[in-house]
Amino acid sequence: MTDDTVAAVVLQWQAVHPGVDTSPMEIIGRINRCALLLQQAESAPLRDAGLSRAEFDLLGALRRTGRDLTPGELARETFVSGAAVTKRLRQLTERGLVERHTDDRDRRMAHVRLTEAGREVIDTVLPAQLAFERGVLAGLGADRRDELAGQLGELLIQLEGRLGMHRR
Amino acid sequence: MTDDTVAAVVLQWQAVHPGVDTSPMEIIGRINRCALLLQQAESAPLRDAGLSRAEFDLLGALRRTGRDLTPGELARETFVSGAAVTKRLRQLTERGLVERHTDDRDRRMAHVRLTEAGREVIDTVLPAQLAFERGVLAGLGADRRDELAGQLGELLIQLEGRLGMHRR
DNA sequence: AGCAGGTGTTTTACTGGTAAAGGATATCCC
DNA sequence: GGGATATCCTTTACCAGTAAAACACCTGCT
Repeated sequence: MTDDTVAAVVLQWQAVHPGVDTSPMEIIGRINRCALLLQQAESAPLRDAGLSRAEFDLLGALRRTGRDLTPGELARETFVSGAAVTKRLRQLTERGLVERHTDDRDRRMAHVRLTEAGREVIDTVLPAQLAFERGVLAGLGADRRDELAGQLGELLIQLEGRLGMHRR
Repeated sequence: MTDDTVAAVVLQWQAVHPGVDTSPMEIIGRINRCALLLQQAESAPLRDAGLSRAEFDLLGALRRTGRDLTPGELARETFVSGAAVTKRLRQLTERGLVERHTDDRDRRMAHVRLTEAGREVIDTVLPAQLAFERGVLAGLGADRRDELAGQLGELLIQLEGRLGMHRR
């Protein structure tokens, strides 16, 4: 039974501050560490498509909602600031993966739409990305994965209720 | 039983690409989302101390190992690039929380040490941060938390074995 | 000794995010 | 109608990270 890095860190803290309740680290520390590792690794099939994770998320949001989205909606959908969406859109429009149309009822708004090329890209990359992720998770048994997914769902409901409100 | 945002995204994908195995998202998507929410929220007790999460991690690494560390060791310990450590150290030394001594055997190396003030800061902030995190996790029962911690540990062992190697 | 090559740290150039200010347009209400 | 106000998006200024080059120093070989 090898230990993960977070367990080692917890042991160090216990040696320095015996009796302190370090249990939150065992969840939050591990989540942060997992996210970091995944973020660094996850790029494999995306790199082939020349997409950053951020661009992938944006294209994915357009594809899965199945309709045009405004920059503001994209920001909310991908949990990022509007300014970041503006930057991403510039690159993606330059590459011809999305196009913008200004609303003629309300000319402040833009509608962002996948081009044919953009739709092809996301429809190719998504399955490849999922296959890659399946490989990363293959070390866990199927039942383990289901349990973990369920518990992360519960945690996420808590966090979104508790911390997500002021994100409008 | 309300749904978390990742469940909603999965449903959207199922509507667009029925039959695609989206199960990796239910783990990886949730981990990324949790990490993002925590990262945005976690700052509460740190902000009071005027510390960023990154600075907190660095001070924590020094405190929990109980000895001086070189910049390179700090980089490995906190999982960031050496360049990032250099920047963080500049700020922390300016604020008098750490001090540097060059090794007199090998004058390339520096040894970074917590000052008295630095040790006080981390010893004050760590319990506050843990208390804050306990509050964030309070919505889950104690048994739920233990299960989740255990399963994240298993996942992390997988990921570190699978993705962590090329991190030396 | 002296040079080739390796290691530890910092610097440089760049990327991609944010917050806050700014510009354009719509809406409300007198 | 027309000014106050709100909304949507973009721009600006900045911050923190990275990769790769640069720098400084050590070590081993001849």
